[in-house]
Formats: sequence, structure tokens, C-alpha cells
Amino acid sequence: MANAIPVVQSGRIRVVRQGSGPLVGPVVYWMFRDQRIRDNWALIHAVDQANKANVPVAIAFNLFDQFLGAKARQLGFMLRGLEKLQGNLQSTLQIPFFLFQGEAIDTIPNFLKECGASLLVTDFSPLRDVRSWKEKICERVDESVTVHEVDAHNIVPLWVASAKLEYSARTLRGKINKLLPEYLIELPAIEPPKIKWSSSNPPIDWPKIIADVVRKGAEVPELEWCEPGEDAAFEVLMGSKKGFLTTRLKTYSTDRNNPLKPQALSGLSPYLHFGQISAQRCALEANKVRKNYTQAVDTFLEEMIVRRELSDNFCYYEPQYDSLLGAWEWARKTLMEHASDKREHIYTREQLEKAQTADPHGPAISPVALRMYWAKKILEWTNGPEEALAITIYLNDKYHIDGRDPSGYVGCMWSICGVHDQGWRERPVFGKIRYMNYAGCKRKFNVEGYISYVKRLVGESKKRKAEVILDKKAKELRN
DNA sequence: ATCGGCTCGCGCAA
DNA sequence: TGCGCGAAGCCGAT
Repeated sequence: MANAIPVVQSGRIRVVRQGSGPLVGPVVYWMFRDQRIRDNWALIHAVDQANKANVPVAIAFNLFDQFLGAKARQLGFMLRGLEKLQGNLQSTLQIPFFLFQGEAIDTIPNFLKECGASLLVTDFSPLRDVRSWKEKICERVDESVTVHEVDAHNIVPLWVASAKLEYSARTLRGKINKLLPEYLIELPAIEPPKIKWSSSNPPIDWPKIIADVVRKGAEVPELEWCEPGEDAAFEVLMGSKKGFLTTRLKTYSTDRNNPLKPQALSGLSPYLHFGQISAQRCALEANKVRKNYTQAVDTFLEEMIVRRELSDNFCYYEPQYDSLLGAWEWARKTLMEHASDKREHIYTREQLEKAQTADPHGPAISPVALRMYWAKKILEWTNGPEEALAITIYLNDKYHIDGRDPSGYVGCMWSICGVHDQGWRERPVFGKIRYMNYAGCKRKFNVEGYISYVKRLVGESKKRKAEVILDKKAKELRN
């Protein structure tokens, strides 16, 4: 053994299943949440383990037939990113990429059996479905197989940061900051593995697979303005043209909640959600320019580190992270006491959905601040907190490109159930949950400006669509 | 424009 | 046991 010192810190790795056998077969990395080659601790660990045992390594990915209601917007972005990832893997590291379709609890154990793998490396997600699939996979694999879980998403691994459900950002912040010197470190680059996989990369018909999910999920179309993939993510973070750290940082702390200036946002959240960029890389690069933009970098790091890790913490330690049952006791009590208060307007889910989809960019462009006001409105306009929460989560998961993310669940829970918030003066419908209204929204943002901005965009997009249709008709006539 | 009270419970100091 | 304080605010007083 050339090098016995582990490349990945032991705190980042959990042995979720200790197999009976030695590491004699291949290593397989089941990629799920961290869909990137660079700065991926799970991949680094998989390659490291393979090299130390003189065995080959492969990446497996499972595409679910029905992934929790994901549409073309989310799946298209993900698959186009994976297509690029596979191309890069082949040209730089010669690690094969296996794409399976179906249920991970079947495809992953089957693949391990087929290739005689000894070690399965997985990345980490706090969401219940992912956790339950992983448990089932552990039950189904051969008794010789070991399973490692690597937190490649958080900077401070979730289980290291805190062993319990945190009450608020304040209670987690200190713990995270104390551990940052240890964990916010430079990541090693991966070299091609020593031992080659015996077969070359199996062919994957990406155009067909992508066309398929885009057709099935056509109800929520892909976004034009958001280019998928690791390289695009780096461009958004630090590209010379429109990079966040390179060109847009100055305005971040003042304009990030201004809906008229979507370019002031980091624009990283789709990439962070699918793991197409590493939060650790973002933090390392942000720190390099902190000297010149201290305020902006600190705000960015607070949101990207503390708040994201707090979201993971909530979902991991509170199994009912998307239900009223996951709210704090005081919040549940006050919401139920006001559940049958008279509402001024009641709208159905369909009505609220129509209103939301009026935004031509898709709601993903809306800053978090506006999502928040929108969620508060849903609480005000529906038949009670349970229904309000269900509708808010439904809309978030369906329309936002980063739906089904812990941050999204926590955002909905914060708005409607007061999670990580405090009580406020009691009032109808909201009880002690923080109230927000149009007046406050106007105080903070130029709402009139935003409305005319959206109207203009709607007009432009309708015009564009009409032009495309006219163009087609004209061509048809000519033929 | 700005300020303080509102309101809750955790975590720490005492 | 008491006190300070917080993920995004509202509202009325000044």
C-alpha cells in the first residue's frame, strides 16, 4: 500500500455498512446529490480507495422513472449536466459512467453484483426518500460489500457540525465557524485511477433520454437562461464576463433582494442544488476576494454555509420536515388556534398555480425574498396552515429549478410554520407567526417597477412565441 | 426616516 | 434563574 493516510478527512466519511470481505473487487460511486467531477469528496474518496486496493472504480447514476414530481425544468437541467459530466470523465479521468433507469434500490445492488464490487461509496442527502433507498440498498447488497457515505455537499459534514436538531441559525453558527478552519480546506485534484475498468464506457443515448423526460415533463418547460453543467457553474461563479465573484460582487449586499436586479443574485443555487458546483469551492474562491468586498463576501458565506447547513440539519434531524408536525410546539399551537379564523379571500391550488406561472422567467428568477412573501400570502389565502404548507411545497417543488432541496423545505417551513424564526405579535390567521404584507414588500422593493418589468417580459416572450409560430407557418406555406 | 415594543425559547452566565 | 439575542417585520409614535 503506497499511502495509508486517507485523502478524505475521516469525519467526512461514515461507514454505513461494514462488509465481511476485503477490498478485492471494484469500487462503485453511486452519484446522487453531487453531480460533478471537480471538488467532489465522494469521488475523491472512491478513487483513493480504489487506488489503495489496486482495483478499478466506476460511477453509477440512477434515473428514476418518476422522481418526486420533477418536470422538464429540473430533469432537463440535470441530464444535460450529466451528459457533459460523462464526456469530461471519459476524456480526462477514464472513469466509466453507468446510467441506470428504474429504482435505485434495484439497479444499484444489481450493478454491484454484476461487477463484483467490494465497496460502494455514496454521497449524502438528508431527505427521507434518499435515506430510505440507501438503507434498502445496504440490506440488499452481498454481505461482503462495504458501504461508505461521504458528505460531499456541506463544508462541515452534517454529523460533525451538530448531532442534534438546531433551534436557529444562531445556535448552529458558532459550531460551524469553529470547525471551518478544519474543513474549509483546498481540495485535491483527481488523477486517472491506477487500474482501468475492464470495459469501456457503455453507450448512453443522451439525446433520446433527454427528449423523453422533456416530453413527459413538458408542463414545466426548461429554462433558457440557465446553462447546465460544471463548466457553466464555474463561469457563473468566477467567469471573466459575468462571474459572480469577478464582476457582480459589489452589488450583492445591497441588491440581492431587489427583484429588478436578478443579476445581483449569485445565480449559483441551481448548480449548488444539483451539486454541479461545490459549496466548498465557492467559499474558498469567495475568501480570496474577501479583502476587497468584506461585507458582500460575509453575507454570501453566511447564506451559503450557515443557512444551507441549517437546512440540511433541519431535514436530517426532523423527519417531518415538510409537515406542520415538524414545526416547533409554540408555532403549531398558535397556528391551530387560528386555523379557522375568517380568511378574506380563499383561492384554490389551481388559482394560485396560475398566478405563479405568470412570471415568464419561471419563478426561479424571483429572489428568495419574494418567495417568502408569496408563501405568507398562501397562508393568508387558503383554508388553514396544513393546506397552505402543502400548496407552497407543491409549487416550490414543481416550478423552481432547485425544488426538492432542503433549503426549499426550510424556506416553506420558515414562512408558514415559523421554523428557525421567533414568535411575533398575535394576529388573525397568522397567530404568532411573522406577518408580512404588501406594504412591507413595497417598503423594501420597488414593487411597481417589478410588476411593469414582469409585464414587459411577458409581452416580449409572447411576441417571441408568436414570431416563432408565424415563421413556422410561413415556411410551411412556402413548402 | 428612525425607533422601540411586540413575542418566543435556547443557550450561556451567574 | 435571569438575560441577551436572533433568517428575512409590522406598526405606531416621534
